Amino acid sequence: MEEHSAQDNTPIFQRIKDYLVAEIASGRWKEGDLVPSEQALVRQFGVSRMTVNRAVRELTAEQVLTRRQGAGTFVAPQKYQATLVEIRNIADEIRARGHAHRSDCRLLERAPASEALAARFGVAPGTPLFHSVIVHLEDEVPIQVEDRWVNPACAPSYLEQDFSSITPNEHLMKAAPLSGATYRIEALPAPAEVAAMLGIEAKACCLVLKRQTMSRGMVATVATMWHPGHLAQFSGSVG
Amino acid sequence: MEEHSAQDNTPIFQRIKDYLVAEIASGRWKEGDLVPSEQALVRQFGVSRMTVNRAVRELTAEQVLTRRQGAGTFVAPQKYQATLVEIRNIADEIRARGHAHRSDCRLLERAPASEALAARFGVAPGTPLFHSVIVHLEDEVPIQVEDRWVNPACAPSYLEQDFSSITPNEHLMKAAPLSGATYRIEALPAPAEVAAMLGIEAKACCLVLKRQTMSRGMVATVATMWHPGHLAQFSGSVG
DNA sequence: GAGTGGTCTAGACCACAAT
DNA sequence: TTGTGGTCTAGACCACTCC
Repeated sequence: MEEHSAQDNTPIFQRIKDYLVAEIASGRWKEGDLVPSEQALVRQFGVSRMTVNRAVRELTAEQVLTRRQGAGTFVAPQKYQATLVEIRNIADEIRARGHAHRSDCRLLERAPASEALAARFGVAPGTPLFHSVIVHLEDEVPIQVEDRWVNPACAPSYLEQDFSSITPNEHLMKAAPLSGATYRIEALPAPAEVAAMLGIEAKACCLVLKRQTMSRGMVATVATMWHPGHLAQFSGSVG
Repeated sequence: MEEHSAQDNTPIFQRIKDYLVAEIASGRWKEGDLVPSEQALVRQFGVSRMTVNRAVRELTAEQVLTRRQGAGTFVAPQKYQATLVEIRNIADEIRARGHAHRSDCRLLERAPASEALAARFGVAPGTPLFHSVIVHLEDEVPIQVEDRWVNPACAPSYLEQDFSSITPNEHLMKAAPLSGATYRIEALPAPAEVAAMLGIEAKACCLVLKRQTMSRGMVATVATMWHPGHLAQFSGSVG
């Protein structure tokens, strides 16, 4: 039986995590340093090993520490100087800003796969695909042109949707469980048709997001989203 | 004592995780469904509760399940349709592609903070800051112009570094423990000076990453990184 | 009150690394 | 051989939710 030093009800494992993180943040323990063993922490905190183990295991999952069986626990190498920028779906983002979102569906058709698209979908050229072009408006200002190709096998009723009341994203998430996606962000001059829909000059700078999603082992959709460079931005933070 | 069904040495908690994930992936358990309780899983697998608890707790941390004390465990709502794009530091990225990275330091100076910079750093206008402009080349092709302002309090020896052998990122990570960062990605036309350094036309589309990092409660650096739109891209994946 | 999750204990056996 | 981490047990007490 243990007297958990009462009055502070943060769990013990959390207090141990806090302690370890504080030692690292303060600079007392540096990258690569050996951290006290589980046994040592058991003695230091007067708790059972399972409790210490949970604290250390979670910090390992969080990449704060690394462990080598038989060797010990170490301060993890400097956090990979990589950062994650969050990309949300356009309707959510606009609503999160407290603005009105409206979709304007400019094209919704069945069309044969070009050579390039066929390769990306893994089908024969000429295979029918679904294709939509939708302009998203924020408070009636065009903010995104979404040019999307969809694999009919993944969303057979895609052409019957009313894309003024539901976004393709929302429909696809219901129709086809998403199993993965790849993204690419580029800066490109706007082609004439896109420029017209966005109400900007042709060749104006656009922030372009290209996304390919997978479902049940197939490529479900390939989408290109064009944003006016002076309006759009992707942002994020860490820490 | 327990007979762990021998010959398969994947840990029990992992097998339970696999089982739970499989039930969800197959569609048998849908979003919001109640998942068997820990007690039920204890009986089903014939293991101790701690083992089941670890499996379920980890899946909760991974946002596959959600738990409510007293109520039960549920299949988590559809993964937020937001995605994370990874941004790595330029030198790492170039080397990861197997190419040669070289830095060309065009400017390294002490300069007074403009009104706008002073506000971002939280200092008085005119306060001296460090300023560097570096061109990063991939196999001798300019691929990034890095325009960086640094808080002297965070990296007092910044001006003495040799930025042809170390990147500002690397120096700063050693000098000032990073406690957070904010990012913004934009598409902008290249100003004349940037265009000249990148070897592209003025006003050509650029992919721009603006980053502000924090250290010890202060703004450590404000950086703007310009990439030729036709060469650069940020990419990532999920799933 | 019965059932749920949240946490913790005091042992245990094992694989692995250092010596 | 000793110490490390990796896993597991069979209990326990608590706070909470639902009925």
